[in-house]
Amino acid sequence: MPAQAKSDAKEKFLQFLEQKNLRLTTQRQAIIDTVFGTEQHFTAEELLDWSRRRDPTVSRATVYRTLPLLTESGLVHEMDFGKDHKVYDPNYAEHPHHNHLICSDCSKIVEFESEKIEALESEISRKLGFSMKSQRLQITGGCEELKRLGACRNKENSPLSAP
Amino acid sequence: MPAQAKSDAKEKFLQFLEQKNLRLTTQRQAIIDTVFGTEQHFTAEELLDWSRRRDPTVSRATVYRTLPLLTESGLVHEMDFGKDHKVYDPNYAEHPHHNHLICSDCSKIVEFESEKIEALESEISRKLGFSMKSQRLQITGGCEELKRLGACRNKENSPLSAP
DNA sequence: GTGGGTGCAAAGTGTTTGCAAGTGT
DNA sequence: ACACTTGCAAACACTTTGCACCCAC
Repeated sequence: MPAQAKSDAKEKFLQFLEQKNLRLTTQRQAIIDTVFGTEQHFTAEELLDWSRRRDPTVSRATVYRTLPLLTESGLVHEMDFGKDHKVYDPNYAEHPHHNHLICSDCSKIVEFESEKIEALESEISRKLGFSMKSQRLQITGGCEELKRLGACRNKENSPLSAP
Repeated sequence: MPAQAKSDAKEKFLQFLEQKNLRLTTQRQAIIDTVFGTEQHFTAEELLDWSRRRDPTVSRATVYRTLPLLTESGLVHEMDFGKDHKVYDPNYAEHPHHNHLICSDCSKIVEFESEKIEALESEISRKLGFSMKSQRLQITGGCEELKRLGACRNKENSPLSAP
């Protein structure tokens, strides 16, 4: 749990804001502190909930207006698992090439990196005439708990443990 | 262009319908003929357009009600490229493990398969306690045309060439 | 002081669904 | 005939946006 890396990320985002002449409002403070204070993946709605605990005046609109800034800065990664909502990943700055394993039962997400896979991806891209810019790899499967118990406990995957 | 495989897929889908006691209406005919008559990826809206050329009575609701049947049958693959709409891939039956290369400029999609990558995916899943069920790999990059000309011609990627 | 920022609620967008009428088997 | 199907339009879920007021710099 590299707390240092997290505060670095926050620092970088503050610089990003400054460089774009954007202001650090109290609402953005709350949102930023929330984002860079967790390692969990989150949805827009969850970010709203959590941010409101720090500052109840944060509105849904502001969350939705801040999210693009976060992704644009390159510090947060937007993901789409085919569900109805997007999921955001605050660990992007530290591991910009990571992939995801998702449990088909409880939606648990595990991150991993693989240089071997990345090398193959790059090679294949080249062969097909593409210059690779980015990649997304998601593997769906049964997690260890599902195999062992036949079902996952926190099936409804509600990240109530707010940061 | 394995026309044989395509009509096989259509045949399989008809069996799928029968086995589930679902009827072959004229609207479904038009939709099915469209889906199994192209190798292009398509959106729900495009499928509606194309199907209506075969049978103008096809409604949006019917397309949206048929799409889940197609994916459930395993013959069509639903994909989510993070855009606002889902994309459907009718080549799934023939190449169930294929991945996608997408041009960041013109959205051109190229399919590819790699046993090596798949083996690595399976190995990593196992190491992390998962039993792999499925995977999605999307690589984004610049296509050959973009590199050569600096821009892609059919940038707006409108598949007007209806099947 | 002023230009960016905010909350609210209305508008958008892609997809789903209730209902009454229609149709394949 | 009887279920399954359909078209229509209203409903949905998530996200975006217009507007008038507000506040960080």
